[in-house]
Amino acid sequence: MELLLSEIAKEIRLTTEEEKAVQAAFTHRKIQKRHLLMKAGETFRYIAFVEKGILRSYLPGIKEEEHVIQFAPEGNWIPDSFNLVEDEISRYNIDALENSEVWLIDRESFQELLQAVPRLETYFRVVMQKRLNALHLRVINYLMHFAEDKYKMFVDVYPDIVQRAPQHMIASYLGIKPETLSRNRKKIATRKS
Amino acid sequence: MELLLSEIAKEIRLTTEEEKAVQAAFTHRKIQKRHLLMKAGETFRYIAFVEKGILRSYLPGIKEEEHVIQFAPEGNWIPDSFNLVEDEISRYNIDALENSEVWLIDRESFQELLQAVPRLETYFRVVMQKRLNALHLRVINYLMHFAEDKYKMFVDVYPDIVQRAPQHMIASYLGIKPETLSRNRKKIATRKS
DNA sequence: CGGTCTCTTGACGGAGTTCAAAGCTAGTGG
DNA sequence: CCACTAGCTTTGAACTCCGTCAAGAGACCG
Repeated sequence: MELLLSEIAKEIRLTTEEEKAVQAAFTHRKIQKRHLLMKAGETFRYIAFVEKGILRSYLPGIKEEEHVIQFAPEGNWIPDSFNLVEDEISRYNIDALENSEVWLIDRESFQELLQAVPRLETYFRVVMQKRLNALHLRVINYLMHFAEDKYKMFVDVYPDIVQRAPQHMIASYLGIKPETLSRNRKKIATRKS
Repeated sequence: MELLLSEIAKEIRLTTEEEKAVQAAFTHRKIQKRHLLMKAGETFRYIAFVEKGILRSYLPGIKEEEHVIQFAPEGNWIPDSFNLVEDEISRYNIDALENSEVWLIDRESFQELLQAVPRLETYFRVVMQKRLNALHLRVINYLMHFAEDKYKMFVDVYPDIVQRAPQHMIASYLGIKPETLSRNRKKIATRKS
């Protein structure tokens, strides 16, 4: 819980009472590497704060072609759409890339918590603002013409994820094929020496 | 102001007092077709609610290649990153595709308004949540392989914008060339008959 | 009716995809 | 502790859609 509370503390100051309310609203969960936290089509909907490890959301895709939507290392929320209202059912799968720990909250608890601690609205608004910026960055990334540039920008912005996620997932995230990414990485490497 | 207030009313109920505070925080502005509301590099930063018409934000781009980031018809906020905090200077240009009217608010007024009417946090959180969903949809669009599919998805989601924005801007938004869009539209049309 | 902006059409070249197979690497179980 | 397997990455060759360059046809506005 430490990480979540410290993240909140960056935006707003909570009383110990309020901190307790926050703690009570979430449930802890460990997820083993490669295991699912959430499955597309499920009706039970919640959002997760990643306390340890790294998760990822993706669209299952028809003919076995997954589309990676988000990587969420420690300190991030997933799914970052915070979509607890619009759809009853999840559109994404969410699984863990490493053994991870998360704090879960479902829709009802989320609404109740916001009622109990209204100043959390500010925290969530700021979090969403940051995510909107991150997504804008991603859109700009897609508007780049060459796959090589897309990858280089990704490395710049998320050097940590490059280390922790397999290449074919990064390729999927960037909208290119694993083979193409492999070839471009080679090009970049040979050019440097 | 009617549209803005009715949009807010969808999420939270304001007293007439509070409505007055909202009205006082915004300034009205008309923008002629093709005129700029905001210029990349400017230091004065605000967000706009589109009351009438349609605006668009875009990255000027080095060699005269604009990248369209957002279309904002009536009822929408622009820029949708709500980026009043992170950067002091704007990264985008914003102009009008039709003669339009907007409500402007700058950073200070925005913070003050949220202090004065804290329940607006809820409204903005919900608005951002919706934008996050919309951006996710856009990301999925980029992950599609064929330009034709990207365009078809765009038409499905934003049939109104297809009518109101010139084709080369839609092409830019989709990350494809105007020529390619033109050819694909032709393909789609001939296939239907 | 001229000028500018926008859309269309053609030909060529190239980056990325597809299909296929071989090399690696890490995790499992004997 | 090694052997084996499954998943991941690399490499090659053929193909294709998109981008580029260029020119012409519309459409809109003063």
